[in-house]
Amino acid sequence: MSRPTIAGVARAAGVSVASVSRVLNGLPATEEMVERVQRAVAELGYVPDARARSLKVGRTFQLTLAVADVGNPVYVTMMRAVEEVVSAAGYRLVVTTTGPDVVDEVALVRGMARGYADGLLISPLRVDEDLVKSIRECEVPVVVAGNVPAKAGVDTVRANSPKGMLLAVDHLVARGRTKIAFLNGPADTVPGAARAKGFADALKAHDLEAVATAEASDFTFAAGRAAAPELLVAEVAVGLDAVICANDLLAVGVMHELAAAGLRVPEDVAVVGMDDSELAEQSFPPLTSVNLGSAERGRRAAELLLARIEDNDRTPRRIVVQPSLSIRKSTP
Amino acid sequence: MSRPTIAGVARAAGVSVASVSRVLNGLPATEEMVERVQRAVAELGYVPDARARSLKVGRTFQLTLAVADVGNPVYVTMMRAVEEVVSAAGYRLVVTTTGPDVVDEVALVRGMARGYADGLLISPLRVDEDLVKSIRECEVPVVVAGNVPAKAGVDTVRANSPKGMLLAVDHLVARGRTKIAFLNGPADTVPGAARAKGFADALKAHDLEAVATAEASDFTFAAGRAAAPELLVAEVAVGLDAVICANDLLAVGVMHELAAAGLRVPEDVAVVGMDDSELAEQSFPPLTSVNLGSAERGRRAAELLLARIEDNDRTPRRIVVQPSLSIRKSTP
DNA sequence: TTGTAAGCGTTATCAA
DNA sequence: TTGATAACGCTTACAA
Repeated sequence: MSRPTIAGVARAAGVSVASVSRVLNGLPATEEMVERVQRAVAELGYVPDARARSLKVGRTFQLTLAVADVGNPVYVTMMRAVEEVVSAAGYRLVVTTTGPDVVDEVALVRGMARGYADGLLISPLRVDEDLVKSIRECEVPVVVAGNVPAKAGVDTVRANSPKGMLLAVDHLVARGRTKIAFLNGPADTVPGAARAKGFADALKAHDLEAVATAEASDFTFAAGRAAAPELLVAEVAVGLDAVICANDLLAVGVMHELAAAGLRVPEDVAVVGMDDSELAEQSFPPLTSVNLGSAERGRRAAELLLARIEDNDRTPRRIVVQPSLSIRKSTP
Repeated sequence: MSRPTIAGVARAAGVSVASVSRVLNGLPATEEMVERVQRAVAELGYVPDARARSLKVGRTFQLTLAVADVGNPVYVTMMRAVEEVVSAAGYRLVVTTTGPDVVDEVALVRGMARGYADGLLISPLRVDEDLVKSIRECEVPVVVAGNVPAKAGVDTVRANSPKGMLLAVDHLVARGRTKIAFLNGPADTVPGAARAKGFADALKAHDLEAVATAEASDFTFAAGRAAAPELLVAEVAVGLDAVICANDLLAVGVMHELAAAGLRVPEDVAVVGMDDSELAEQSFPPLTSVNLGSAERGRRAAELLLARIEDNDRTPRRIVVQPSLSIRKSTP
């Protein structure tokens, strides 16, 4: 015996399929009709088919969140926030992972035209013409958590990393650290570019020069460790006393290398991360980290997506979330 | 202008919808037919609707992976392994999160009957009659990464935590640590119960008595920190010299509390975690951890799921993956 | 090789 | 209030 359909329920209840559908959707019906249908539904264990339903009504009540790397704790913060908003609105959230390449991101956006979900929330690491084009042409609403040109004509929620960088530098300087190095992720990524510029500006604001900068091949722990030695030469050369990292994973990687080199955090070298993810509290010493508002970005991005699903004609909004600094033990 | 359908393509190409479908699916057609259809497809930017297609063919080519907590790094290991296998087989993987409650897990399994995916991979924290029943009655193939009664009649891939516990205790004893405490997660969970028993048996095998045991309210970092003080009383009382934790997050939580109490890891107290997740390498000191084979479990579970989709009549397999120990710096 | 048409499981329109 | 029926966009017999 195969899965029961609405027709089977109708037959079992001795009513029409239309009536079954009505009862199921809470439309007016007599007491008795409701009763009969519900009994048949329960008896057969009928569950409506979401594909057929969505084919008809044009909605799936699913939303997709695409993240570049499930291993990056910043995404779990964001995911939790998004989940909360969308499930409260009666949508299922499905998460999918794209990897760091823009081509996969484009393929994902294009693929949304297949009707998998009613909306898409992406946070792309790299952005190119193709991606902008695919977003603009996408059949379903897209919201970008990150920075994408205004001509993409899409709602965005982004962080203010320059301001965040300034917070980090202010803090270090206030604690007497001025020989500051910077470990960035790939500079050809959107966050990488923003943070590089932010760092440069923040140092300039304090009339400081970078003691060293390095670029990790990825925003990962392993890449952070691999790139750290480049920074450490500055330690012997000029007495580096602080390093700011483009995210928490990189910062934790650096702290490991610092320890391996016999340097203490924060006594010898202070370390500041960015994202203020769960990892920042879990690391040892707990990591001072720039909170770029990932939870709030997730929440607001989700709200924008829901709003656009309701009304696709609203003019795109570009929200910027302000950063704050979570001071922990990795800085003096 | 709305989204183009196969009928639109057919009209534009001046052929029948059947021919368009055939060309799109690579079925035999003349050179010219292929040419005309492809031109029309490109011109209109046509993308086939996955819902309609799957309604017809009865397959979605999507697989669902449900995890209890996206913040638990053991799931990222598993997710990566699953993703690799299923995408190689031409399926999309979508991840969804259930939370720790069994009712949500049941709702998820029941909901699969709605046709969201061709198969489901779950790793439930808690298992009850309802869940077993829902799995048995599920319309789509289910594979469980974890332990579920054989009567569920489902493929399972589980870890051997007793053996893993023994590995941990063996290691500690070999390094001269015999005053061992245990921090478990909730004992009413499947992994919690297995690890409690494993720990007890492992100690017995060494003629040892537990110096202290505690139960965290969750398998999380915060719960680990909160529960740690219970263990620390044993330190002052009898000179605790090692603690085994039911997962890496708990272990990291304990290490923080140990540090707060002025105890050094591993000199004063050795710590061993379980799962050997990315967090184990990232933590400081790097955590000695029992590798319960999460990557292999993910891989094999995905393979079982694909196999069952091919042939739903095969008899359910119950695979056990053997553990190993990843020795790092948190043990002497 | 190509076209016609029936259906996949729903919902929505229209009469009754 | 209820029932018959036409879509939704696709695939696939079956005919031509």
